[in-house]
Amino acid sequence: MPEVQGGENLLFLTDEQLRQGIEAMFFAYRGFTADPDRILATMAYGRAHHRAIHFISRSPGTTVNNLLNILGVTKQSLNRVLRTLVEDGLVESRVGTADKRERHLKLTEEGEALERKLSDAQRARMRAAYRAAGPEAVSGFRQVLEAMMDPEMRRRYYTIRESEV
Amino acid sequence: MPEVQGGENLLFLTDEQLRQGIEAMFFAYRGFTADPDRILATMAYGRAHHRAIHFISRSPGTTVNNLLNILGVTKQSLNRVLRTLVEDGLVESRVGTADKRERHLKLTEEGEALERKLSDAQRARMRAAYRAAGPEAVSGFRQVLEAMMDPEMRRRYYTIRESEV
DNA sequence: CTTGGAATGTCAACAAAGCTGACGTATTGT
DNA sequence: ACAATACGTCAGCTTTGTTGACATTCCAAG
Repeated sequence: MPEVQGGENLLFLTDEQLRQGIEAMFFAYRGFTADPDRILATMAYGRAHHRAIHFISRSPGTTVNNLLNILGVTKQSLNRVLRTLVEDGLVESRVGTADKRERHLKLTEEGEALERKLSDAQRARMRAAYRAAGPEAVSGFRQVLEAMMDPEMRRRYYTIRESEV
Repeated sequence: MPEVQGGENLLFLTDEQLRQGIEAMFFAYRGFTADPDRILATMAYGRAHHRAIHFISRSPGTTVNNLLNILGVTKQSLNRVLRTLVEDGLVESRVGTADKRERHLKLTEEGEALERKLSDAQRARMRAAYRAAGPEAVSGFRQVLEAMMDPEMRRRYYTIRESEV
């Protein structure tokens, strides 16, 4: 664990340092979403569709409720997005077998194609940033991001990761 | 604590690693905005107001055009936000002396009070994350974020930083 | 077997915050 | 004199979020 005390640490957590971190998050998030946004703008979709597609791709067969918890929006808001995706044949909603109230969501071929297109763009930027910063920086990047999450979200984040092995 | 594999560059940039980075950004940004959002929800303001207040506080006397470039929105969108802030007495818009076409923006006492309230909350979270992750992680965090920005935004980011010394 | 609650979907209405396009007014610079 | 710049504003549209109300379907407990 990091030495919290030391001469350099007097400067370390100044408001100015924190403010720079805040602005870095703001500008970086803009870059982070810029490429998918450009692609989405050419069709009738937005960032909300991207998020839904991403997490369905990540956990095929996930339920609507699970998705709601991950995305943190209302079911009405998600439903509007999901409906268009289902109508457009990008997402398949299948009634659950064990619990028929649940709908299990997965991407169709077409949906996976779009997912690939979007995440290729986003991964390319992430890859470039990782390469430019180097492995150690990436480790730090991840540590700070994880520490910044709400506890519930951190739990979900780890849960998704574990289920992916 | 997740080992983000250090030496092995074969595993280092797998799509899975990148995907985890993408999701970390998503969840972390939610945490990043959560506290100010909660405060703003109690009044008639939103995230857009927060951003305007932040950057006006950061660069008192800045012009509308400058703010537009930083925020990356249309003047109509910014104007709507700015108008309410001026009407509510949080922001002062003063005609430029050198160039009378320009409006120079700064926070009033009341505006600064709100800015402090919002940024205190956001800084507290950032400080906690920084402390939990440690100085080296913070350095990496910043490096990756800077590498992720669009070049124009990176330039602005540095510009703001320099002007603040 | 009935009934309460959970999971899902849907309708309606609304708000925040972005966008385009068009237009007007000062002001500045050429 | 004239074009360009900075700003504001009106009007209308889109995306994505919100509440609230209500129906349906189904599981599970009494």
